[in-house]
Amino acid sequence: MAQKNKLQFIILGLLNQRPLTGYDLTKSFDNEIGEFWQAQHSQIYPQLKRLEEQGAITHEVMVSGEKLEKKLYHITDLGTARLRDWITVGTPELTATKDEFILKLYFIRKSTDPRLSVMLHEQLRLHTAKLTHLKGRMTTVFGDDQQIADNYGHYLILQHAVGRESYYVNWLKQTLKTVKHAQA
Amino acid sequence: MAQKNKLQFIILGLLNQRPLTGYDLTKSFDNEIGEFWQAQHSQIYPQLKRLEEQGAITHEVMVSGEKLEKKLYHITDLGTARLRDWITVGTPELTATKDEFILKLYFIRKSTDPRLSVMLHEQLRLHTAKLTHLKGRMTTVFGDDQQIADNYGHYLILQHAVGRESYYVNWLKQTLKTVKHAQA
DNA sequence: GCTTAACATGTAATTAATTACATGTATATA
DNA sequence: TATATACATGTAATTAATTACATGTTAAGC
Repeated sequence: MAQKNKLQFIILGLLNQRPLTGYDLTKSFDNEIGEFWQAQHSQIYPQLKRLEEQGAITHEVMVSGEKLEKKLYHITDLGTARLRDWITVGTPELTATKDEFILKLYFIRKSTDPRLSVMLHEQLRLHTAKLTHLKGRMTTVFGDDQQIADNYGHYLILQHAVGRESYYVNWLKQTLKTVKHAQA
Repeated sequence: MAQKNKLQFIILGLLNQRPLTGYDLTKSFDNEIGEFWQAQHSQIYPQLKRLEEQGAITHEVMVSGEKLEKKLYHITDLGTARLRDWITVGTPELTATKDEFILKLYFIRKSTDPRLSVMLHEQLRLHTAKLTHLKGRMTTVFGDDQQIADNYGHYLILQHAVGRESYYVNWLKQTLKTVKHAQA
């Protein structure tokens, strides 16, 4: 998708919290931010180079052990300004959700199609697992109130994600009932 | 995004209902399927060429008026088989929703951040409008029961989309209340 | 008869993103 | 001390998708 390069803002946002290496940034997509966005290191390293060329970040070289060099990136004033602008400017385009299962459903014409029940069951399994995972994240990450106070946005979107998955699971259950009735 | 080329299946799915031109296919993204997926004609025409090379579709040339040639595409047996396989094979990867607003929220640290209320209000306006639009689609497209019976999958996903937006709107309202309380 | 909007089909340039290729270091553990 | 895993950083090839470029026809309204 040729979209508006949101990765740059994620990098700026993460570096705004503390200096990180490219490797650290890559790892952060396995955890927190990874629940909401994905990126690989092959995308991150070139982006870091571009951001540094533009003056939004700088780096200092650290040496671990004998000779392993790592680059610790810092955000600059230009970078913090760009991050602030991105958050402030408004988000008037609703990102269309591209859900492959939903797309497949579009081409199912009859409520008696035997594949329908199979597909719904699979999605129910997947979304139930996802919901369990998200609830687990909620309790581990936001177990105490100080965490919520210090990362309020993160708390909100995790809570939003839990609600969204709950809705999805309930919809699947409800639809399965209706479908089974139609097929009986 | 280098993903699994879902456009080919949308084209096959639409051609499975009736023969269409590239222009017709492009237009269909302004309506029905457009609620759930997007594609431009610059993506559609090359894809049609590839599908024909692969033997999944064929075309016949129609002439409108004096000399305007249009290509009416038909699905082949290979195409219907490919479509059937895609629907049948299972959808084990949950597509991660990339919502820019959600992403921005991640970088809001404090519940007292004055931008929070502004951002939530904007999203409430957008998602309320979206919800109204979807409900309108529901009544116009699925006004009578025969439409539901003949396009059950489409009915399901539209109903799912209405529910999803309802949840989003409610979540925004609820969060706004909480945030205003925190900022007071 | 003129003009505009819709019909109709393509290609080119650019950007975003994934997968694969490529290399080397440090640390923990068996 | 060997070995596996995690740390660390890049590039190349490919695919997907958007935006822009490019051209011509038909039908409706004035």
